[in-house]
Amino acid sequence: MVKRRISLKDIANELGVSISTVSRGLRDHPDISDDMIAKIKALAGLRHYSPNPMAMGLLKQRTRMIGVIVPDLVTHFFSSVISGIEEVAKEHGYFVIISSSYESYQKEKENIENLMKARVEGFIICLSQETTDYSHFEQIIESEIPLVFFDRVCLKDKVPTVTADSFEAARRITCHFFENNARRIAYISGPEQLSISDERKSGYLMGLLDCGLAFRPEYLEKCNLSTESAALATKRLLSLPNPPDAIFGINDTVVFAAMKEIRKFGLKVPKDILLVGFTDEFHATVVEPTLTSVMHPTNEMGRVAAGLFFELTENVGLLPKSVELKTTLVIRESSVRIGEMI
Amino acid sequence: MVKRRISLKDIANELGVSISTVSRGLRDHPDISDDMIAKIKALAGLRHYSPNPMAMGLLKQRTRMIGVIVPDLVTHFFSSVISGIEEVAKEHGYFVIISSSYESYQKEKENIENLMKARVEGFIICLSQETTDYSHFEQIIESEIPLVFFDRVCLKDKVPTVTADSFEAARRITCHFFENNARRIAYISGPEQLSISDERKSGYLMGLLDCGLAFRPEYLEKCNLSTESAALATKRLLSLPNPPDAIFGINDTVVFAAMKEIRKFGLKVPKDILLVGFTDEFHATVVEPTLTSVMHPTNEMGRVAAGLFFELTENVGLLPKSVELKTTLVIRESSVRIGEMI
DNA sequence: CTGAAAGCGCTAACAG
DNA sequence: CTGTTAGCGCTTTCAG
Repeated sequence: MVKRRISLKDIANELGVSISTVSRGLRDHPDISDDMIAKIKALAGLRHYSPNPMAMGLLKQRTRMIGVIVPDLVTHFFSSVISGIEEVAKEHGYFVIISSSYESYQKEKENIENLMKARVEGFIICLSQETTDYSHFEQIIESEIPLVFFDRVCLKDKVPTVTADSFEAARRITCHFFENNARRIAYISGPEQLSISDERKSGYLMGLLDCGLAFRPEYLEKCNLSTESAALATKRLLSLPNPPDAIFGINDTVVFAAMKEIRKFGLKVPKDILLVGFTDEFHATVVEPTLTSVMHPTNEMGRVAAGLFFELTENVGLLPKSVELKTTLVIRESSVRIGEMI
Repeated sequence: MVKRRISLKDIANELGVSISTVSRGLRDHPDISDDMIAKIKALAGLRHYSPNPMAMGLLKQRTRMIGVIVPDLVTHFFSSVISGIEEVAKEHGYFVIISSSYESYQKEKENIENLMKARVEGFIICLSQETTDYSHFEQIIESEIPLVFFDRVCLKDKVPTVTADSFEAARRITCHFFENNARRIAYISGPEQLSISDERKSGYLMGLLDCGLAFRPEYLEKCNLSTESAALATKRLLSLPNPPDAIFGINDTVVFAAMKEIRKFGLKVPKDILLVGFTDEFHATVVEPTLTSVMHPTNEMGRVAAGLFFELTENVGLLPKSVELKTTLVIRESSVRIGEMI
């Protein structure tokens, strides 16, 4: 068992003064004499006193804990956002409790309940791909508990959000394809309830428009973000009578899966098909050919989310603020056609 | 601000009974009459009562929190281990607080201090690559706070550990190379203070011995686990007068970096050089050629670590137990030489 | 069967 | 300048 840690009482007894004197002394209360303060601090240091956070929490009704819920932990994107959140949380003396929804609505709901029971002071959440019902979020809001969404968002009129400029990024990709002489541009999207799915689709459509290309519904594929489902989507695209000559996906994982599938079809990137990813994982530079991808400021996204969170805790009833972060299209081998053609 | 949650007192007042009656009723105390219990539970459910963990914590001196410290968050290996830890923790009604040491000894020490102040009930830790001084761990042990190490370990006589069978895996890789007609086998290791570095090196040496190959010091390279440092190590290997015809690295990240470097040298894997990774990330199947790698039971490693942790909390002063998990060599394209040669 | 009181560690009035 | 008291939410004797 854990040894009982040193308490104010221990110090007070040893010094022959009262608990409140020690409490005050430790916090430089003006009422306490300088040498008393010195004596108290010396002993506290010696005994490695540190205040019991549960006693403080009980008193102040604050846990200094933020609940973070992400669809999964093992994706670079999410771990990197979490790093950003933790950095800012630490600066504010907060701890972060991370839960994974495993892309499940049910788990997301359970996680929220558990974290509420643990009395986290608020939430930073990225929606699971299954989530279409928002009542569990409404409940957080009604309880007046701070809540911030990042990347995949909803209820934007009530909840501050941090997102990437998905629309613009998708538009840019589409145009980039066009400039590299692709004319049959396909997009593998995610579940339609996801905000990012939708925005990237709109950007794709806008890009087609900008380039004077017609939208062909058969080039708009969908998957559930799993490797298998992405592979199937790719297979459907490649099996079309007139298959695409350029594909981009809602994220890098999807595109890596597409890459494998393209290879299985005996096609070459970028010779036969151009390919662009989304979220720019480290591995984009490792695959052959290296993958053009939309670089997300992931750490920044976490930092901003945490920033919004603390704004919320400090200013009750603040109007929800939406921050959109700029992304960069990092052009590598997979999307550049050398020997031109039309 | 967060609304005050419902407390026992609220329920007691509303029911016109005392707090202790409610407390007992909620826990089916035999002294309380059945209809009182029913009434109490009904109201508690209606009001969404849940006990205040800080009050409980203060009373019982338990936080139900485990501090987990990993060298970084964004590596698939660590996120996956963490997932395993969280699963088991949740089963026991515990939360996990994750901190990253960013491979820094200083940060590791600070994290421990902060988590001790937060009164975590114990620690599950993977050492930073810088750590050579173990006094901060000794302090945990002296405070009689449960501690478990995983993957990179130390103080094995005092602390339970979970590791992979690094020695055997490295030996197997070396032999696998030999069977594929490699004779100049190189190993890119990590910092020597890391237990895994050392064990993999020993396995490598044993493998050479098994295959009747002489150890050549110039084929034993070292890096600090960063991409840059791994690239440099590879460059040194490839620049040798008699460069290796097979390389394996302490982890996949290192090997991915090596792969890029090999490509820069205009060499082909596996034609010119065989390559094998360690820890089998998802991306091993995405790179071209696909990467042979040692598959670690990462989730399992987390689960076992958490299991050991709870054994420790439940049995004071248990003898430290070491669990070694089996790995599997997953053979893919990067290590198989088709057209044989000698 | 139920209530009152003490105490976990701490702060903040309120008294001296 | 310092001590006493009450109370944060809960469990646990000890008394009825």
